[in-house]
Amino acid sequence: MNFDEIDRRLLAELQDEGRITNVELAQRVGLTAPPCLRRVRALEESGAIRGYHADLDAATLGFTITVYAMVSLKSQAEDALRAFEEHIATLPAVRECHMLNGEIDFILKIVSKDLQSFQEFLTSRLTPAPNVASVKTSLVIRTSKTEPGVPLE
Amino acid sequence: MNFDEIDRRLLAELQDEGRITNVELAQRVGLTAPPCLRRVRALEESGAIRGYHADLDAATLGFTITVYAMVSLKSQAEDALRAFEEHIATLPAVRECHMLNGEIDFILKIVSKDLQSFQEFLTSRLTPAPNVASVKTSLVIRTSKTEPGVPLE
DNA sequence: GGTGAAAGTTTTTCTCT
DNA sequence: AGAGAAAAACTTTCACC
Repeated sequence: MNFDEIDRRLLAELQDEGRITNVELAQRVGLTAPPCLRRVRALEESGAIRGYHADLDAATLGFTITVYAMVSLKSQAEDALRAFEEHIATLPAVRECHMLNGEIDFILKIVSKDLQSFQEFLTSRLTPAPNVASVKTSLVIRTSKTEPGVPLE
Repeated sequence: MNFDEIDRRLLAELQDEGRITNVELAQRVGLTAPPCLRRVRALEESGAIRGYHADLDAATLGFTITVYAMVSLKSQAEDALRAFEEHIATLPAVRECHMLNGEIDFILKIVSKDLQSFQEFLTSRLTPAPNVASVKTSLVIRTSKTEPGVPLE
């Protein structure tokens, strides 16, 4: 997998505007449609492009609560870490799960309709997860920046 | 803005597969193409759909480091908060900036090519940001879950 | 708000350089 | 690898229910 300058620009454009047409994309990078499409397909097959997603406005859809949860486990054995991740995988409210270095083992991004349903989720789904030692939650007051993925510009 | 069951399914499909064709989308929700397209346009205009983005694989593109930074400011006055956010807005390495309740004021998601460039970024761009009292960073070891946006399923 | 058909683009394939 | 032309598919509009 070897990316040249054109590939980088294709990725930057697609990250910014995922539904751009192939002809418009080709124009922007100075190609014609066919080679442009071939490059994009190659980027998809190589795994550089994992997929495309609509970016939805959570608040408009009634999801008013975003919370970051810092979770520490009782054991950091690989089995315990995996068991926790597998439990998390079953919870739609958890949108992201990252394992961290240091004292905190995981950071989770949780999206919920309201504070009440979040608190119910916290006590009935997250705190009882396998091996959990402690969960510290911080409510997102406002988000000033959310850029997709990778700083290509 | 009033969403019915079909709108919800359209949003779920587009969140999952942002480049699905309109005819395929229409089939999946049990519509024909024209009303399906009209609904999607309405969802876009209403702001429920903010945009579409390619989901890129950071590692494949050479961005091997993801870090969460917990930032506390010296002042929580609105002016100070804004000044910090405006500084952050100029930094491409910072992909997300969320204001939190509690002792930590902001959580940032930072993406970098390697540890060295991250550390340079930290000392030259983030620690000197306006009003910063403390920055605690945690390196992401691995990510087991990243679902886009909102738990619609 | 939904349908069916028609017009205009776009995607995709093919062939050539 | 990229370009031009042609075929297939999709998007978009229109008239109608």
